[in-house]
Amino acid sequence: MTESHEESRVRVDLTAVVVAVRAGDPVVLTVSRSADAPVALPSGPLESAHRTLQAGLRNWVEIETGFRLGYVEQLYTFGDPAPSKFEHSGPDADRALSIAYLALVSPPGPALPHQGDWRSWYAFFPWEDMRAGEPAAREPLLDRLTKWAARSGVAGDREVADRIRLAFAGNGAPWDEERTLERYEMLYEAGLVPEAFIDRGDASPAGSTVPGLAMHADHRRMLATAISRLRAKIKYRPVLFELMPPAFTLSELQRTAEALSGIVLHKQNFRRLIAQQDLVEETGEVATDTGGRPAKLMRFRREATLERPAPGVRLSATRRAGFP
Amino acid sequence: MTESHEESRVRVDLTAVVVAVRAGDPVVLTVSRSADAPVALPSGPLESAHRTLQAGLRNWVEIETGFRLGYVEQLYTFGDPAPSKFEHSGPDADRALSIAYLALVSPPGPALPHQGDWRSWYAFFPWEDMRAGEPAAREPLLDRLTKWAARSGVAGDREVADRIRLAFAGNGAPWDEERTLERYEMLYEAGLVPEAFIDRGDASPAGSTVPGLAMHADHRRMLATAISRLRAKIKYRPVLFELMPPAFTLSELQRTAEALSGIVLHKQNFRRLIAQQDLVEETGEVATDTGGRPAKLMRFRREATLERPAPGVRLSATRRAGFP
DNA sequence: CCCTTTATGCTCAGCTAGAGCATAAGAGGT
DNA sequence: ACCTCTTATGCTCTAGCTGAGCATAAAGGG
Repeated sequence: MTESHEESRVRVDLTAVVVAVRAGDPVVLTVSRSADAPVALPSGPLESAHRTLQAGLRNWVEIETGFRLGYVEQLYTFGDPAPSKFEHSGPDADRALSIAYLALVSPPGPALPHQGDWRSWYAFFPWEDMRAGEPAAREPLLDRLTKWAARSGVAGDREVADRIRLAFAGNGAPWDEERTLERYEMLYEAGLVPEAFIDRGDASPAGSTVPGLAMHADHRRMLATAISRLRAKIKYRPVLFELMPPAFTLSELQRTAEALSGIVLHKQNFRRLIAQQDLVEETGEVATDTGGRPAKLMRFRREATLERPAPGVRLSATRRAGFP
Repeated sequence: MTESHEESRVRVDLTAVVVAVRAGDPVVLTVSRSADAPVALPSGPLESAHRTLQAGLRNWVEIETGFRLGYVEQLYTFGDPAPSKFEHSGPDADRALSIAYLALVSPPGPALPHQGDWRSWYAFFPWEDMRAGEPAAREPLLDRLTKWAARSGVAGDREVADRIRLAFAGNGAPWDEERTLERYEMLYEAGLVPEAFIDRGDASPAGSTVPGLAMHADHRRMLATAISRLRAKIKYRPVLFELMPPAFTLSELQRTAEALSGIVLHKQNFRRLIAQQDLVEETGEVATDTGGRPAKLMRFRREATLERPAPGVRLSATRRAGFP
């Protein structure tokens, strides 16, 4: 076959979505390359000195933020060149792949990181936080998306409308917190996020986009990918504990689960699930700063991983009135 | 920071795990580059002419096998250089990334593909097929792994032994069909597959490896990744139907699920699940070549995807005697 | 001692999953 | 036509899990 006639060597970027939960808020580590540019995720090019991809990633995060990562997993490789960004300089003259990783760390102390900021991920996706009930952001989104679908008059627009309804819980459909990526991609496609205009080379028409901070390049898409993955994963793997300090109360554990999933959980049932699965054990001490009855402190039983097949933290939401 | 001083441009390979189910066997599309080399998965380098990664992948598969892909999803990006393979030519002088994709196609007609062979994936992973009960391959594997763990005397060998027991269903642990990748990686680490020796540059000591065909480079690892992903995914997304012809019987659907998961399912419960979820509808016709009572032909209701959140095909295994 | 707040225990009904019995409807042999 | 074998299809039963909510315990602050 016609091997290696147009074969290209490409630059590879390693990008990290570093997640922690701090005071009940899911936060992501960001850096600012320049004063008024949108924030970015820590990242850097793969270098020949990097033994493995993960090693390269850890290295860059440490350089850019001074932070040492623990749990790391690969998320996705993004490689489609921004369509017209470099149009003038030949067909994707500067194609680059980005390999995105998800990293989880326990609550960062105030000292670290040396550089970079922790920001609530809901600053970038306000509509993803359903913990206080309907976020103000959601309803308008559904509206604008629906209008877009109607206006664009795509073939199969009935199906597009259905997808929107399903993704954004319109018209009585249940909210599926795992569809974060799908929702972001719909907004992108509909041209409702600034990134869509930037990628097309247009200026962003004022007021046309929806609330939520933009990020550098396709970093917000990566964050959305990370959220989707994490929200799914806590249900079947005990990754939640990577985000906890060594000792914690069940309420803190629940608040962490709620922070990530963006929904409110039924307290008693949550405890029952945790207890049933032997995922934690009492340390013997209690936390007295609860504001009410003191809570027993727990620690993660790492051995649990070796006993049952796939322990995770299934989430049973609390339904709230007026939200069928 | 020290940007781009050692930054390297790398070659990127696109590799496809193309899966179909034919006559109750899960098959994967393979190519043979040379006569006596291990078979490989269709793949080729990313070229600058490729608009997107997926487009490049489709292109290569078509060139190498004449096959046009339908459903495609990204699996994983493998990038760690084989440790000592190129040691003589400097630190990873020829580093290459491979982006692996999973593709699903309906049963291939006899005409296609022009080149390449469909092979049962259990030829590469004999221990993964539990449909006929305990595969002969499994027990010896457990033995040799356990011995390896004891011999290697790793720190925490107790935990290693537990992991092995859990992954390979030793000592009464339940078989988890989704852990295909984990199992392969254990075998690799224990040096029980030829690939481990090849990567180290050693000759493979005769008779030291376990049954199961090897593949080119790290392609068997990619196949294992695909199997794991697919076995997990059929449970929560209706991907099973990507592998079915337009009309099929429920038994055929079940046989496909069994082929992929490698376990036997409870017939009546399987039908109940499918029926409950409205995933299929009758075409009105019947298949008479069943060998018994004719079966109603069904078709996939694509709309089902738009009605419920995440329809999939949960699998309820049939337990067999003597296998607690 | 009362009130507020959070932690923890426990109950109950509906639903789901795992198993297995029973019947239906073809084909092929006698 | 009848019997037998084979696969398809219907239905039942039970244990366990899930979603909800009531009730009690244990602190701190008036």
